[in-house]
Parts: sequence; C-alpha cells; structure tokens
Amino acid sequence: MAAIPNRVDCNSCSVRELCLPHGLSFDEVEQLERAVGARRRIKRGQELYHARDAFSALYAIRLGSFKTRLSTADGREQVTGFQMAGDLLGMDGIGAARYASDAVALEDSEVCVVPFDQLEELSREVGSLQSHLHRMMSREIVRDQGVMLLLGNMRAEERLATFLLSLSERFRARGFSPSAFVLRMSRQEIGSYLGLKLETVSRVFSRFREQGLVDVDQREIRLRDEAALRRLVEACAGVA
Amino acid sequence: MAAIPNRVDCNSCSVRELCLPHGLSFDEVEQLERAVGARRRIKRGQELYHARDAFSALYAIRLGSFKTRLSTADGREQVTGFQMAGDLLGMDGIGAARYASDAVALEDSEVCVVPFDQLEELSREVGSLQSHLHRMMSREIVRDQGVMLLLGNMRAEERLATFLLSLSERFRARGFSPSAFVLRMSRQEIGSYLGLKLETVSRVFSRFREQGLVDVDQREIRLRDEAALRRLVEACAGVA
DNA sequence: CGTAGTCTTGAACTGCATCAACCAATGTGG
DNA sequence: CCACATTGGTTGATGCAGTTCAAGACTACG
Repeated sequence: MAAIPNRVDCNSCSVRELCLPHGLSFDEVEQLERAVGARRRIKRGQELYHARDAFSALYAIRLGSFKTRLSTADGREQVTGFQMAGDLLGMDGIGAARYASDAVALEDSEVCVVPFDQLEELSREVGSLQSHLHRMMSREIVRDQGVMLLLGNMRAEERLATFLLSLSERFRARGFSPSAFVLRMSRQEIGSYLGLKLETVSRVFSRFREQGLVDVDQREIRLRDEAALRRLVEACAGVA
Repeated sequence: MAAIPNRVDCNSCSVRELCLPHGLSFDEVEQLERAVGARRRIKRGQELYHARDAFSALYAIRLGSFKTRLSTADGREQVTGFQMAGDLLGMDGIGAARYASDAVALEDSEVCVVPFDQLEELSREVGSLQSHLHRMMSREIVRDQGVMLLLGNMRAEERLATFLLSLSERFRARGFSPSAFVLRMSRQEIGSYLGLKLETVSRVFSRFREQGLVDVDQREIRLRDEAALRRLVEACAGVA
C-alpha cells in the first residue's frame, strides 16, 4: 500500500489519546483526518510560527517538543511554555487572528496542521470534539494561572521543584519514565520560564544534587527523592 | 408589562457588545436569553464560586467587579486577574469540571449565569456564538501570558505602569474616563497580582506621584503623563 | 583539535522584602 | 458628638534572595 506523503493517520498515532477526545467513531476520525491539513516537519531551532503571523491553524505535536515565547522590544525573552508530543500549539492566535507568541522547536519535530475554521465547523457536528477543544483551551488557562502563582509567590527552589515534578508527570502520561529523563531545553530557557537567571537554575540544581534529591548530568535528570521534591512544592502549591 | 424577576435582557444590557458577538439576530439573542439562567447578585467580599466547586456555568459580569485568586496550602494568595463589567468568569472550570480559582466580588456586583452545557449546545447552532466563545478563551490565554511576561521580566515600576495603562484601556472600552478612575482593589491585591508586596506598590505610587506621572489619593487615580507611563512600558512590552 | 556554546561556581551588588512605626479615613459604642 | 478601635495606606531602616559580573570547565561539533 502506497503511503500518501504527509497523510495524517490519527488511529495509528502514538499520541492519539492526548489530542483526540475518547470515543470518536471511526467515521468521525475519518472526517477529522480530512480536515487536518497535513503534517509538517520543523527542525531544531526553527519557528513553527512567529508572533503576529496571521492565525489559521492549530498544531498538534506528533513528535518532538517546542517552547513558546514572548519577546520584548528591548530583547528580553519570556518563555511561556514547553510543549511535547500530544500537546496543542497556537490557541493564543484565535482571539486576535494573529499568533501572540513564537513557537520554536527544541528538537527536530513534527506537527499535524489543524486549520481552525475547519475544526470549528467539524466541532459543530461532533459534540465530543467541541467539548475536547474547550477542555484543551481551559486547561491552558489553568496551566497559565499556575505559572502566575509560581512566578508571583514561589522561591527559586520551589519553582524548580514544581518544574521537575510537572515534567515528570507529563513524561509519565506519555509512557516514558517519570524519574529519569532528558531535558530538551537549556538552563537559560528553564530560567526564562521560571523567572530566574540561568545561574540561579544551575545553582539550585547543584543544591538539589548535594541534598540527594536529584542526579543531574548536564541535561540528564534522575529524580532520586521525589517525596522530598513534593514536600518542597506542597506548601506553596495551589490548594485546588 | 410585568418584569420577570431576574430575567435576562441582553438587548438592553450596557455591556452587550463586550460579552456577545456582533451581528446576532433578534432570534438568536432570544435563544441565548432562554439559555442564560438568571442574574445573580454578589455582595462585596462574597465569592461567586470557590476553587474546586463543581463547574456548571460561566458568568458574565453585568455590573461591578471581581478578582480571581489561587490560594496555597500555606496561606499565600495569588491574584490571577481583575474582571469588570462585560468580562467573563469561570473559563478555568471547563477543563476539569471544577473551578480552578476563587472569584471574589470587589464591590456589590451582578452577573448573568450562563450554564455551560447550554452554551455549548447553542454555539453548535450559532456559528458566531461559537467563534465568540473561542475568542474569549483565547484572549484569556493571551492575557495570562502577558502577566507571565510581567512577572518574569519586569521591574516594579514597569509592572505598575503596565497595570495602570491596562486598567485605563479597559475603562476606555467601557465608556469611562481612561485618565481618572477609582481602583476597586487594595494595594495588597494589586501587589498580589503584580508579584509585589503592598509596601512596594505604595512606594512606586509615591515615586510616580513625585515624578508627576499620576495623582494618587487613596484609591483615586488620575493619569497625568500617560506618555511617560507608556515609555516606561514600551521597552519591556511584548513586541506583538 | 580547536572553537563556540553550555554549564558551573565564586564574589560582590541590588531591588525588593521584611519589620516596624506612623498616619488618615471610617466605623462603633457610650 | 466624641473617644476609641479597625482597616488601609505611607514611609523609613535593615536584610537577603537572586542578580550581575567574572572566570573556568565541560561538551559537542565542524
């Protein structure tokens, strides 16, 4: 059987259960696949989209990972999120018909292009798809608010512990080891996300290592005492 | 004609153009009004909803203003936003079927209750309503990312200037004076939103006053040199 | 094998927090 | 109507977490 180049095949996609609602019928998945434009490969360091580009599509990450960032006139950078396989990119573009941030690949990656008008149309017919879209957007709002809490109230150690546990959880959800993983991003980028300078990130990693909480070898991380990390986070974590 | 108590009347609502899409037909507004549950009054200091309450509805503010906040186990508070007439509350509840934050009235207020399942259903029929909902959620995401930038990268003066200009803009959009207004929130709450302590907020207000940027009398604010405030913000504002 | 990017570590600095006193406005009860 | 308490805001003195500046180590890649 000849493979159709760039043809989307959701049923065999490894992150299906992350980016699609449960219980779609075979037919509905078919419809969705017709709506989804194509796959697109992005090399490490390249931009999937740039702030102020005209918005037309959401992107579902099939493979790889990204950061989203805001850049300021005077050259500061705020990383607003790290996205991995199964995550959805571009929801910040819907409101103003332009993307609000840059999306940059942290490694060679591949996304499914989901033209938004077609998604809206299809979600008018398929209720579960509509709900799924709403849930995805709402979760993004909740995540962002969590970051506000982190940036507004936490100290450096609490921020990094929160970050590590959140990564761990996301790897677990994707079937990878939650206790040993490789960071896709630099200290600089972690710092930007957490509102810290890269030196501070490095120092806190060192402190965690000395206390036996983690093994750190460059970007390879092993969580050695997850309970202790969790204790660090507990007091300052949202009650919810 | 006997007024139906708590009956919603969108056509005569002063914030109609903020919370409804343009160009709804009379019929469609009728449908929406039937879907919208009722009005609800919230006294100053009371909670409209609490984090972890079961989610069932969005709330459109008719009158008054609110703050949303996250509370932590050890008693810290992060204000995640201030909402005023025409704004939508509760979108953080969709994803997990529970509200993620508390919504507290800053003054005696009134909201329209919009049961979410009915809104979803109606938005499947009325395309413009569907798009409007998506835009509202997306704008919330963009706003939250802007706050991340503020918390992660800006200094105290830049944060407060950003805050004042944003308030000014929102008052303007509602037909109030953009240069003279009364703050609905305390220094404490402003500080929590901006990631600062109340003393710092107070000090920066004083500095702005000394520099002739604003008049401050308790909660009464008058912007005297908007251009200067804007200059403070420009360098660090998102390029977008 | 050399050069550039990334990471670590140290020393000194600083912006905001903390602690504390005081003031103004508002409310309360006698 | 006035003493008094309460709440919210201002201002000063001091401290410290995280930044800044700087140097060196490690890694990767052409």
